[in-house]
Amino acid sequence: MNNNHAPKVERSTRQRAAIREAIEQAGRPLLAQEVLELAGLHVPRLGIATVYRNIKVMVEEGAIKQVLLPGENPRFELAGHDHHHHFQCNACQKVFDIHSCPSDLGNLAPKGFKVESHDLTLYGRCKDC
Amino acid sequence: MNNNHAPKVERSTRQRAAIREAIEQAGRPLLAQEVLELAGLHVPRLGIATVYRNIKVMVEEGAIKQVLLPGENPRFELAGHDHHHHFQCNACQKVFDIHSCPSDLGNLAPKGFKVESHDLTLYGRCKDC
DNA sequence: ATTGCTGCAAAAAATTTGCACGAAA
DNA sequence: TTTCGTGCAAATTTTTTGCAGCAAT
Repeated sequence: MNNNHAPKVERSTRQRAAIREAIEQAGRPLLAQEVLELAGLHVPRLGIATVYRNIKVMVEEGAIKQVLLPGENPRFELAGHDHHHHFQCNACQKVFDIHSCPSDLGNLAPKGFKVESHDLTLYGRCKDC
Repeated sequence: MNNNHAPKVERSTRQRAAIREAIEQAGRPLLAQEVLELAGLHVPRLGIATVYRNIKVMVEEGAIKQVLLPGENPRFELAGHDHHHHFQCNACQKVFDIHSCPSDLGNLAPKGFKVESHDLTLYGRCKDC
């Protein structure tokens, strides 16, 4: 018998390219809404559902990474950066990467708790505000 | 003329008491849904809208504090704890307070960025999992 | 010619709000 | 009795899903 389930091949569409480029060129994590606005400049009638569907595929591929900040909707940035954290400006709300990391976090938790990972967000004024 | 706008007085209702007690007795930050379930044990037909409305009032009074973790719905805990952080268990998803804090975070941000505050979440196994 | 991809609208999930009635003061 | 608080349902907001037609292969 032939179990040749053709491995699903991705097609290259204008919307997919525009969405990828928006995220690539932003240089900072973008909200789905921001991706729509930026990619929409190049693809009239681009729908938010298409943005979400493509973002999901790109996350699964490992091309982009979801950036979750406390109380914020998810943002998305290019993967490939190594372990890092984020800074959110209290004035413009934009989020920037921080490429350093405090080290001694494993011993902050009480006895019996095992720390496996961590997540740090800094807040303040970005260099433009 | 008399500008005596009577300062709005809060009434004490069964639902308000039950909601306050649920949060007081939990000992850890609770989701709105968890507050509903716990307080609902003492107040049949308690509605989720009442939970949200009372939570909002209690936050404005300063009685409780909103706890926001990345990618999670808001939780609520008693105020009065001083600056602290949180630990979320990767197994049971529950959130616990961490009463220690790394110090040297002010200099992690790039030049031109001023750090005013921070938010840290640790992940791992809680002592029961 | 297939069949994945898209736009649009409807569905979900979490939270907020409008309204009429019940209850605290 | 006055008016705040509650329950219920409808509205919002963000994200997901169903579906018919378009387009990439």
